[in-house]
Amino acid sequence: MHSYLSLSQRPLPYPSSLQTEPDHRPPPSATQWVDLLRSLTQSSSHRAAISTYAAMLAAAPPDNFAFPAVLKSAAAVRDLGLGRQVHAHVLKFGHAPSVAVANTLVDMYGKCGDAAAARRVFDGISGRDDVSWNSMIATLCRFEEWEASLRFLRLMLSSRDAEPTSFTLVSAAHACSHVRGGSRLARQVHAYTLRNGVWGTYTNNALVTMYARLGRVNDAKALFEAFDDKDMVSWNTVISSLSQNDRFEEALVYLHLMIVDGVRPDGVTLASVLPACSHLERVGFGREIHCYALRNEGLIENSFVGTALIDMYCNCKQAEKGRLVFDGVLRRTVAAWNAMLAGYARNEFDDEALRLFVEMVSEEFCPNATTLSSVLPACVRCEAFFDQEGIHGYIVKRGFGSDKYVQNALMDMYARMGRIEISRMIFGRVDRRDIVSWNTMITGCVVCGCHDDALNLLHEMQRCQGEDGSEAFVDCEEGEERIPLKPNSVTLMTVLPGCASLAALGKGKEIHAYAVKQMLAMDVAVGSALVDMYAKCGCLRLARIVFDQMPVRNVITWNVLIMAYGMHGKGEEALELFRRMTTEGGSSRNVIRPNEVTYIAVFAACSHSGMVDEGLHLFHTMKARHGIEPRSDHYACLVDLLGRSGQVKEAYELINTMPSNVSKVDAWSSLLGACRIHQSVEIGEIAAKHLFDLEPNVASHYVLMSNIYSSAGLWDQAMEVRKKMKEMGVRKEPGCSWIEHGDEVHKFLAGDSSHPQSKELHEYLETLSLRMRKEGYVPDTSCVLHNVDDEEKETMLCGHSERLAIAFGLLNTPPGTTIRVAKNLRVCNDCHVATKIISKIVDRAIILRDVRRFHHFRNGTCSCGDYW
DNA sequence: CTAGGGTTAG
Repeated sequence: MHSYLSLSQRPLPYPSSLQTEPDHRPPPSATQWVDLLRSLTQSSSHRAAISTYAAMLAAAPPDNFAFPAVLKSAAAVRDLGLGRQVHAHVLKFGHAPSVAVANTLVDMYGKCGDAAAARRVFDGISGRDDVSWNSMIATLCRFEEWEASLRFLRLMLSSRDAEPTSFTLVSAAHACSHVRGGSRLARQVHAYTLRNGVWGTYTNNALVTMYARLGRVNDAKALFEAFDDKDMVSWNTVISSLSQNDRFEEALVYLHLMIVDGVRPDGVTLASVLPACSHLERVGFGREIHCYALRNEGLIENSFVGTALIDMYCNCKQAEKGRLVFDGVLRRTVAAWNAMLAGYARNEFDDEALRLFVEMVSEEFCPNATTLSSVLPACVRCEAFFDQEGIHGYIVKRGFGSDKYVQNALMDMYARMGRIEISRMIFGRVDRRDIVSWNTMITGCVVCGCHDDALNLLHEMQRCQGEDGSEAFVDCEEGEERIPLKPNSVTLMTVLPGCASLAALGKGKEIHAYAVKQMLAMDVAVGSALVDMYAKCGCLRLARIVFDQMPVRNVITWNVLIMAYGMHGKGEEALELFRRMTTEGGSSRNVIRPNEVTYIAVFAACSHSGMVDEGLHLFHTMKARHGIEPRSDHYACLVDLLGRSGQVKEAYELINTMPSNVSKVDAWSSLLGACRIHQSVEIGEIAAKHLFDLEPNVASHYVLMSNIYSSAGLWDQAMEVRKKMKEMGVRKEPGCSWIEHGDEVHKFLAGDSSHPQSKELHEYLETLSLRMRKEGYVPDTSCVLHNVDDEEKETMLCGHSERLAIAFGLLNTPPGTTIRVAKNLRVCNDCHVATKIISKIVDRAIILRDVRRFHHFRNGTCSCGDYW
């Protein structure tokens, strides 16, 4: 008795598939039975083959010729029960031990998901041949046991049972693209095929895929090009290699070459090339592929094609089209559901996403890690859904807690909830952090306003280059193993807003240099972020230089620059850019259509420069010219524009004309700010009344109203508002200013004395104060809330965070250096006057950025000309 | 009797 024929299970019940009615035509002889069976298996009529086997079983005992065929069919339909039955028959009826039968058993068990059984049968084979080894090695690959598969490959070589064949090489190529040190093994495998002439389309295609998986796209391409017998699979291989390595343009080029070569794309081709259309947002091209799929037999029924189409439409902002495809998909797979869910979530159709998720679960589709990481962002944004920790529990319970995608989604979720500590904890547990793990964590910090943490992470990320598994597979030169993890364009786009926010010009310049060196500066998104960073660090000139040098610009790029000019008080220039954008669109000669944000930028620019008429004109024409319906933030800008220019009453009237479906909160808030500037107590009271009602928890409303009262000398009312604020348990955000010095950003809170130089700073401000008075400075104490004596008020003003930051800059930089300070709130009137005088006394340019705009102080004047 | 190419996510 040969051990491979032993079956470790007790006799199994007859599987249902063997109970089918036998064919009634009389099949006379045993050989005819076998012929019929084999022909059915060969023509992929597996169900029929299985019925035939059942019928045959009733007529005569099966033999070694019948087993391979029925086992192949069992494997094809993944029927493990049937496979085990046949194994039992092999034991019962098999005459002489046949290696071929055993090999087929190994293969069947592998395909039916019982790796242990496959291994048991393999171990029992005496006189193993090449097919035995190949089947076992392929089985291990199927179970993603890459190391084990390579171990068996070595065993095969040393056993001298058989020489590796092209089959062996295919598995070897597969395995070595998934292990550490794969590049070296890959070269060995490649060399082996050349040396031993183990060649053919199968091997070659496998090698192309192997190189692509290792990120060595150029090697993959070269191998493809050098191969003479390209068939459809070869073309599909190279196209998917490019697509999967983010070389989308090239993937489209190769599709074209394939067609020129006379090879007709099949479902696999489409499924490989559609992601390229999706990422490049080439919806026109994607639609052509959709038509091709509809016109050609069988393509649209392919679930891979359907899924890729759903994704393509959704990624091109056409979620409704995606839904139409989804609804037409005949056999919905989990991937199709996921694509639709992710598509909704990406377009922020959160309700639809959640509804679809519920539908998916109720139709008994089992959500996987992809599903959950797609739904999570929708849950976070969706107000109806607030039990986020509950979701986390659900995820852990279902065993998806260690999936990288899920972990990223969770990190993002907690960051958006303000629970950055939890994001950090999850980040700490991520197994092999890749670039996206890092990017997600960095984004989380930026979302939470922890900008310095984001920059620190950027450093940390580069420090752990080459460490353990935190390496990325990238295309590298011959002889190189792998290039370590390094920031990509997403990292830069994430971290640049952090620099912008911190006004960390030095760090921003460093990142700019890195971007240029890594060829990432050409990227529209990176370029736009650089323009924004320079503008927000006060360097409008550099922002403009970067803008002018960008090869491609989009709406966002233009919006950023218009916003930049507006913030720097250059309204005329901003409007000129707006005109240029809509008429010539820069170097591409394509006119760029303004969007909602463009108009926000334009109105803000008008507001900071007092260009009321221009702003009003653009407001009244935006619908007709560009089809943009004014939103609540547009109204808020307009109210700000009118109010700031002193037309408080007109601003109030504008609010009254707003359509009822547009939220008025922001508009009231703008109006209240205008009342603060122009001391309109009555209208201020109206605005405040609405705001206290609509947003009782926002501190700035109370503070503004209180300040309006105190500057009008209405101390009692001011105290009243303050009391009300206290009762509501609302706390004012503390004033905070910061300044970059060397590698650090120094922060100062109002009245704060925790800075190491605090004592020096206060002393310096005092001596400065004496000189300021000689220049005619009179403290304006109206913005000080407390009803205290004047001397104390003045001390409090000196404790304003921007003064501390400016003093720090003056004390720590050489004469003549420009001081750049940023602040989280608006600059108060007194600080504005004071800074002007300081700039004159110390003869320094001081650039002060507040929440809204820049103030360039020089020689006793401000760029805003007191219009602020 | 064993083999190559595909969809979804951050």
